[in-house]
Amino acid sequence: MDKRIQKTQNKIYLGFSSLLKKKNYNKITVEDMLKESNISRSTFYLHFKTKEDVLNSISKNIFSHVFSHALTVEQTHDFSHSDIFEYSHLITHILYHLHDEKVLITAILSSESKELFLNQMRKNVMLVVDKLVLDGIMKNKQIPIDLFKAKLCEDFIICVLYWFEHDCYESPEKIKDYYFEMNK
Amino acid sequence: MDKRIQKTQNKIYLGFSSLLKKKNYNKITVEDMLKESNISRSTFYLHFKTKEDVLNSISKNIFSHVFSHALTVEQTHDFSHSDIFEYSHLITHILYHLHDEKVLITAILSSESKELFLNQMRKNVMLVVDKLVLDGIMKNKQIPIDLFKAKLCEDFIICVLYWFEHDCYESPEKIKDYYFEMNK
DNA sequence: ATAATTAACGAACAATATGTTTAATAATTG
DNA sequence: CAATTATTAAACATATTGTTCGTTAATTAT
Repeated sequence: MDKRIQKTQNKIYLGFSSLLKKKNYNKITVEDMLKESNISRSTFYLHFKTKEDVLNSISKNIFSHVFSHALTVEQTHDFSHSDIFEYSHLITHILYHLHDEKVLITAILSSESKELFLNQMRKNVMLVVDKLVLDGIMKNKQIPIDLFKAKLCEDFIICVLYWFEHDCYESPEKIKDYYFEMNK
Repeated sequence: MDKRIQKTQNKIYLGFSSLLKKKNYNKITVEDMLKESNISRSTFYLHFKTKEDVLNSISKNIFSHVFSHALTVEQTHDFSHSDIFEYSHLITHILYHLHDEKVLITAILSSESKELFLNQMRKNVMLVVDKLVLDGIMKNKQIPIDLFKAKLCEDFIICVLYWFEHDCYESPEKIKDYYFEMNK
């Protein structure tokens, strides 16, 4: 792929990230992004349709890293995924990767753009939750399976939000413990 | 209070509600609202600052009804709030009230404006959750109290979302059961 | 009932933001 | 080196926002 494309998209990502730290998401305009990233208007629209498009792209990037790594490692270890300890490692692994992106994620979570980001997270976490339920690690209570999955997913989100709201003070292992504790 | 104010605000609320059913929240403009509600531009800005302001106002209205009723009834019954059955009634009561607003809430939940609405819900649900925890109805597990509260709150939201996504097919009592089942 | 008050109106306005189009320039690929 | 493709700046029409102002209409209070 043409180097220029990567370069421009990076400039836009970086510019947007630093804008998020100074300015409310809703107040950020395409205009702002152009200045911050030092690219021209026409170039921007060559790559993205809207501001939301940029954030979605950033979020997808983050999660594709986080989850692909996590799931790849699991794959290579060729785990059976049949006991809770393996999932425990998987969850911890994901948390470590999220922590690597602490600065960017913190900026996103402090903005109104939160939801767009969290929706991407939900999609990805749901992949893990599906496995958890399939493998019977988490016991389905007397509630519909979809509701149960949504709950398992949201519990994870809640843990992550709590973690980042407290500046990631606690260790990934501790947060993982909280997560499993919620469903004991 | 001047009748005209109530009348105008009602027109705006109603207009906004029916717009939500036809159009994406993000695509709705103040312009649209003026046409839909048959009020003039200057009048709108006399009452609200932004589109978000309108939705927030609507959400607050819904929840002030829902929760004030629910909490008032509890108050008059002079319950001690010390056992789970009373809370069970309280939760059911709230669900019934939410159901009364089914059409409007469904419209809001199907829009991107969801979060503004859910935030209002969180605030109000948190009042109940605080009591639940204080009274020791829900047992704090080995996790920080704030995290536990956030989880109790979100569990309720998840239940409501599930309920409305399924067109409120199940009874409020059933949803209430799901909620308590989640934390057994 | 009438006068005083206050809300709603509509039209016009500047200011800002969006998204597209151009022709010229610069970087990259093969 | 030639061909291709990305970036640029500037200009543009269009849409949206939020404010202002004089007029009209509804309401409240005397």
